[in-house]
Amino acid sequence: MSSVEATDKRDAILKTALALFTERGFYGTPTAMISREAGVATGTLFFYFKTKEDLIDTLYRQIKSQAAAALREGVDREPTVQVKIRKVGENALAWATTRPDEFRFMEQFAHSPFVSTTAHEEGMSHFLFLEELVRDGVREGTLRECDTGLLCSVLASSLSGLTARIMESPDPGQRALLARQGLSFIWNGIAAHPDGESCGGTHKITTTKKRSR
Amino acid sequence: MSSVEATDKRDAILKTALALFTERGFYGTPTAMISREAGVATGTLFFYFKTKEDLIDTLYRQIKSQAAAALREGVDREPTVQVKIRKVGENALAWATTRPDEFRFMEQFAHSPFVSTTAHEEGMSHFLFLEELVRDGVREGTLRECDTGLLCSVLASSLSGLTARIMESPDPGQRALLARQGLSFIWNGIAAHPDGESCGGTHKITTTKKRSR
DNA sequence: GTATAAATTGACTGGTCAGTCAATATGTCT
DNA sequence: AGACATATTGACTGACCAGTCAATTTATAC
Repeated sequence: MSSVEATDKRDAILKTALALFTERGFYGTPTAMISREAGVATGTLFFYFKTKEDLIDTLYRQIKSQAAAALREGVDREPTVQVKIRKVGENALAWATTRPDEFRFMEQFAHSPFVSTTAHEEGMSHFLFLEELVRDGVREGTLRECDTGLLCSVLASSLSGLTARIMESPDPGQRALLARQGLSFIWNGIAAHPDGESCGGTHKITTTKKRSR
Repeated sequence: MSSVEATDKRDAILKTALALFTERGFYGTPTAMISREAGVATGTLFFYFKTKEDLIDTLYRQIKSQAAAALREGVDREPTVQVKIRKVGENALAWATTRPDEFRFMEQFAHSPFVSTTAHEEGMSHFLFLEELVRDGVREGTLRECDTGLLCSVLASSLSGLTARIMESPDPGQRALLARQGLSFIWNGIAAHPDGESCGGTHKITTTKKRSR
């Protein structure tokens, strides 16, 4: 009853499902195929997961929370916002390159209607620390004064684009170079610039601090 | 014989499929539902599209090419690389906010295994002009010296993240503000910076920014 | 008009697959 | 040992759905 980690069958199912889903999509992967490939009976899958959707949701939640933990790793120890953020970036890259299946899974299903809304929301909640970090940066003037949500969105999407690009190249040296360039892109984008300006001509930042919704 | 626009039934099917797919996913949308909703018989759908996958592919191709055309709109007329790129950004934002369904469709299925590889590749080909634009920018020194593919990837993903964030806010004023800030983020990321550095090399950001206050 | 092709219909089918269930196994406590 | 809970099995089923097809309508040609 102690329960922790129960059966490894459950884990086998999750692991197999992850591989098959990324490769063939939810639709293209019958539950029977998952159980067969995982070396268990059909019934076993439905013993651990009430429905197929339950399996998908569980997988999504698990990966999302693991990813968040990975991004956060060691960040608190860093001294400044700038270094913290760079650390997050490096963590993200490391996570994605180490666990390509998980990364592709997220990439594919981040906007999928297969995944329940609640799972999506819960997934987001793990990344709140990032939002806070950004808010700190803006407050202390390291980051450019602008909508926090915007910074986060763009930060996240740039990171994922960067990662995707990096994974195209097999050579580790090349990868390191791209990583450096990409992170520098991102930093230049979010960092406060002394001369103000930027691209948008006038650029009035009279931030109406309206928190919508 | 003039032919243009053949049947509007075909268009109705495509339009309905678009709406249903974005809302319920490929899996969750039976062909029967599409045809019913579009006001045609099941057979008609399969008259115009050999299979369901064919329908999906066609839709994907169509939207992707429309999007590319929209992004390109008026760019050639602009004088400098900087303005051209800003124009592309504005076009992208305008396209996405005008056609939310199409945007969400792309967002959802850009990495989907449902879409055939050839369709994915063909889709990419429409965006070659962007790559060229970036290459020009790098050559003439406006953009930072680094891997073109990287610049493109990150440019594209930032834009899509920015767009997603913008669409969350209903207020046009707020949207405009976010757009300005977001585009400025991107420009700062890709632009060459006078103080050299850019991205390669050592990259010590020893900006000991003592916060004065 | 008649002939021929293109478009449209919807009842039907064959296969697939999520999920069930009764049987069986494995463990655990007394 | 028996009693009880928890796992595990895989044959089975009922629903669903992509795709067919013979029949019918509409357009075009001669």
